[in-house]
Amino acid sequence: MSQRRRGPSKGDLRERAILDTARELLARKPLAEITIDELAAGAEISRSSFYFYFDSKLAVVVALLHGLSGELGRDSEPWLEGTGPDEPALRRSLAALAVLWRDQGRLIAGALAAAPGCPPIARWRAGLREAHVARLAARITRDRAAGLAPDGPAPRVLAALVDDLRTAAFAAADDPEGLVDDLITVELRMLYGDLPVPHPPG
Amino acid sequence: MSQRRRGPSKGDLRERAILDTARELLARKPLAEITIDELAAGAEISRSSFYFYFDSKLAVVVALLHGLSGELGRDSEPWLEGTGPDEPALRRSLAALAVLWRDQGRLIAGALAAAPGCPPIARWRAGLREAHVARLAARITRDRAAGLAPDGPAPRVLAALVDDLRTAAFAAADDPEGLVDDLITVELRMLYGDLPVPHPPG
DNA sequence: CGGTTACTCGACAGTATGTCGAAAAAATCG
DNA sequence: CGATTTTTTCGACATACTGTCGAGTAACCG
Repeated sequence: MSQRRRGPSKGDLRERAILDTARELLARKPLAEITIDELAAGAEISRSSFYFYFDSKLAVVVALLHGLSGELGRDSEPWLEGTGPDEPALRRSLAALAVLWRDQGRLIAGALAAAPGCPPIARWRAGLREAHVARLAARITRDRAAGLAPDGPAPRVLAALVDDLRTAAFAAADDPEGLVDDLITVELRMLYGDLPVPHPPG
Repeated sequence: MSQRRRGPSKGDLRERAILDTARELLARKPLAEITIDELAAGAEISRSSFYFYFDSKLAVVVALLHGLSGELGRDSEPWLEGTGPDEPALRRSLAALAVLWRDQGRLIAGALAAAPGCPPIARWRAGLREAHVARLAARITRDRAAGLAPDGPAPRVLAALVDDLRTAAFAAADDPEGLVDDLITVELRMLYGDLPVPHPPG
């Protein structure tokens, strides 16, 4: 456990500075190439002082991820709670996700890479995934019952595949936002089969 | 560069022993948790002797991957060179891939995780991906020209999404072979839209 | 057998991580 | 203000892993 307790004070600024430095560095290089020295230097404290605020480099990552959890789910409500091939809702959901990947891609990618071997990160990832999969699976069940979607893989499995596809596609893309249109098409096909393609002509 | 030159001899056994040890360890734990000490111990040489055979831990991984490259592409010819929703061909392709992931999942996953930050591995991954994407994209173009597949994302983009999905799905699955049927359904939908589902009833 | 090549290892140097306890700085209180 | 307690800082240390070097031994080949 970190030794830090409570109360708003100078140390809070340092903690912030460390987090900010981490975000900054992550924008430029992968997590594995960032050392604690650099994080400490960025916050203008000595390396050993760093340990007063965080237990390890991964603890910083976990803190950053925590701040991200909220944003990651938001903007998906209308899509996940809706019914049928509601393309605009799906677009809003994917567009928001794309922005997040554009801005914090290295953080998320670094976290995913470190997940095996770092239980807290693995839990974070599992939690997010489960949240998405559960709701999407429910949506699939709903749609099938209403005759809106064709039969196919078990809802949870199909939902997991959609989740996997999103993560992999965004992680591999250098321009996440440019992928949104195509992801919409593909996800709708995965769920509903062939449908009028939302692609702009040309 | 490694200092080893040529000629079949005792050293060859050691090199093999190192590779075997690596495979063994990878079956039990992730790459990041394997040290050169362990690899050397497994081959019954001192740690410094290890460096006579390989330049680093990742060099061992690269060697293992090299042996894998052949298998990874094979069994996909009929599917990739074919036309239209040829489900049996796709099944053979995916089934072979699933076996590979079952047996060497940790190796592949470890390699993918290490890819950013290890150019040789990144090149290996990029090469495999490109090989698959190029051929699948050509197939998509063919099918669309023949009126067998609906329009949609650019062939290369769609092909890349299929590739991403496979990798992510197999990487996340604890039973890759159990995923084959569902992947078939989903990939066919991605490419062709809704079609008779190859799922066994029940 | 002598000489070249293949192989081995211990000693060393570098880098990163994480711990400890002593001290400085800041907040708190009488 | 001064005393005390809590917060914050840091240098010294211990550890783990990596990679290099040069000297030494074993294997092979004429």
